[in-house]
Parts: sequence; C-alpha cells; structure tokens
Amino acid sequence: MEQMDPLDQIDPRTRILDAAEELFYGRGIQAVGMDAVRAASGLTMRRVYQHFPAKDELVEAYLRRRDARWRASLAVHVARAGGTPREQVLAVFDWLGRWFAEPGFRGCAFVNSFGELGATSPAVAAAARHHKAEFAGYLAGLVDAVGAPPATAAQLALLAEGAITVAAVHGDPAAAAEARAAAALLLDAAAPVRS
Amino acid sequence: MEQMDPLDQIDPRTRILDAAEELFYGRGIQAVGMDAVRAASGLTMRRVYQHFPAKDELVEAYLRRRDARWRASLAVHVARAGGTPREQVLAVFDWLGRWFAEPGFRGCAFVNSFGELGATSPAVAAAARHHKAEFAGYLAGLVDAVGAPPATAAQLALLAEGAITVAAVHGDPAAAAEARAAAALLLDAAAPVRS
DNA sequence: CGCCAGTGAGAACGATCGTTCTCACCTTGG
DNA sequence: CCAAGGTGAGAACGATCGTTCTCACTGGCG
Repeated sequence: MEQMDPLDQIDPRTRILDAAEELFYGRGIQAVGMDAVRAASGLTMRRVYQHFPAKDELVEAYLRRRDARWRASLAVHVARAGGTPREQVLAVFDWLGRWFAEPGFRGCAFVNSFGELGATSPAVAAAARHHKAEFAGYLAGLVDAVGAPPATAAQLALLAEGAITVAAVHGDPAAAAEARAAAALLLDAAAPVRS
Repeated sequence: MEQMDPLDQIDPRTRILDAAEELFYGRGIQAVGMDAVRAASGLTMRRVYQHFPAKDELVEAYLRRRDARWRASLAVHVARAGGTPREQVLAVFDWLGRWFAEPGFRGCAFVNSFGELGATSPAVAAAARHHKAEFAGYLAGLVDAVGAPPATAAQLALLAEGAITVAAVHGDPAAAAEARAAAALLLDAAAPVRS
C-alpha cells in the first residue's frame, strides 16, 4: 500500500502557480527565488522550467491567474448578494472588507508588482493597468445600473483603491467600511432616490 | 583657473540622497544597485559607504527625507492657497493633481516600497505606516476646521490614496480632479453650508 | 531482453550585487 | 624632507539568483 499524497494528483502547473502566488504575493516578487518556488511546489527545478521557461513568464502567469480569480470572486459575491443595484455596488465594499481581513492580506498584488517591477517590465505594468481597468469597468457597470453617471463610478473606484492601500499599509480592514459609507453618500448625491 | 563644478559645492550626503531618490523612486529599490547610486552621485564607493554603511540605511534615509519633503510641500501649497477651510481641503487634491502631472511620477514612494520590501523589512513597513498616518493626521486637521467629523477625513484620505494609485497605474492625472469632486460632495454631505 | 526518452536530485555556471580591500597618490604637520 | 593618514579609482570577494547541465535511474516499447 504505497503512500498517495493527494497533492500528487494536482496538475503540476497549478502547483507551481499556487506556490508562486503565495510566495510572490506574500514576500514580493524579487524577494522570492525560483528555488523557493520549486521547494514550495514540491517539484524539481527541471519540471518548473518545463512549465515556465523563465521567471518572467511565471510572474506574468501568476498575475493573469490572480486577476481572473480576483475579479471572478468579486463578481460572484456581488451577484449572490442580489438586492437592488445600489446594494450591489455597496456589496463590492463588503467583499473588500472580507478580503482585507484574510490572513496574509498585503494589499493589491498588481499595485505591489507595479511598484516593484512596473518601471522595468512593460508586461507587469500592462498587467496592472489591465487589472485596474477591468475592475473600473465592472464597477462602472454596477454604478450605471443605479442610474448614477460614469463620473460617480470613477469616484467609487478611487475609494476602493484607497481602501485597499490603506488597509494594507495599516493592516486595518476598517478602511472597507469607511469606503462603503463614502460610497453610499456619493451614490445618494449622484442618483438620489426619487420622491 | 581650475574647473569648479558647482556640484562639488553640495554636501556629499545630499548628493547621495538625491541620486538614491531619483533611482529608487524611478526604478524600484531592488532594481537599483549601489554602484548605480555611486555613479549618479558622482562620488566613489568609499565615500558612499562612509555616509551610509549599508544599503538599508540609505533606503531608510531616502524614505525619511522624502516623507518630510512631500508633506512639507503639501502643507506649503495648502497654506499658500489660503481661502476657507473647505477650499484648503480641496487644495490638497489640486496639489495631488500637479504632482501626478510631473514627469517621472510613479505613484507613492511609500506604497511602492511597502509592496516591494514591506514584508521583509520592518523599517520600510514602518516608514510607510508613518507616512500614511502623518498624511491622514494632517488631512484630519484640515477637515476638522471645516466642521466635518473625523469619519469624513478618513474618507477623503481614501480618495487621495486611491487617486495616487490610479494616477500611477494609468499614468493619468485626471484622478486628482475626480477625487476632488468626490471630496467636495463628501464635505457637503458632512458639513452642509448652514442656510 | 535491450534500448532510449524522459525524470529526479542536485550540482554547476555565469551574472549581479552588496560590501570590502588594494594600492598608488596626495596632503599635512613636525 | 618624511612619516602618517586619508582619498580616488576600481578590483576583488562572497553571497545569491536565474538558468542549465550532469548523471544515475526508470519505465515503456520493439
């Protein structure tokens, strides 16, 4: 009866990305060597380089997957929240608050990687721009459903970005609630409940 | 008549910090080697290490000086703007807009360094926290003079942080105007003009 | 069985970086 | 004039990192 580590079942590519995400996000990209990724993934160096021929490609794959998952998780939460369009917009900030409270939360992976590598890696800079643009677009759709103008969506996006930054630097999830309250005020000002 | 480069007049420590600030802020800290700082400062390696015995200390000195200058520049601009307390609060966002439009603007040096080194360097993390706390405190003072509650100050801080991030990632200074408009709405909601 | 393509494990290589050392030179005080 | 200490310029050193190579081994296929 040989041992059957359940991890052995998992696609090696996924294991590498899992290890890379935890390490890159938690410590910063340049602070993590390929050997640390190899060790955390439980694979050999050869295998790691078979799937990602260079660290750059692993970094880009990490950012791509994280972007997709992050936005999908947000969209699922908002959709499940249901309620009025206005409540859906506010649900975005509830979701942020839960994210901020997760152990290991360290801010936006894209802002962090942009600050670290954006000046030297066009791919990383583009990934950050793409992520922020997609988030802003998603938020704009929600805000439009409320009947508020696009300018309000841009303002709510600033609140969300600011909340992420402040929560990260201060390690305090309360920023989400502050941003939510401000968002509610801005929505009221831009799309007042008709009387 | 020997050559007298005016740079020779400047305090070596200042020249090192000037070089370090331009390089660290523009490219990221880990992406800049001590030799690049030496070359940009026009000094010898020996001299650089005489003033900053390790790169860590140069990084911390860079962050300390940038924090002091950044906040002083903001305070001077706001003070010169004069006007009502409300106008002073909004002047913060005007100042941000000018900063965003400067060539080489690449976001908040403290957020960038926090993302890059905050997880491994407690000193860098503390510098970022300190900078953000000082800015929030300054803003709270201005908001208090308007007669709005501290919660409003926290909300305006989120707007400012978000504007910095968005302006950096998208390279678009318009975020300052959006944040300013949102700030005006939040101020109106929290401290309405008495009629 | 015998061959070979592919693997695991880790050493090796070349580049980079932070930091220190060498050494010739200059200054300055006795 | 000479000894002593500091300086400029850059080489040297040790560590780390991204990437590749070695080599013994294995499993499948003719």
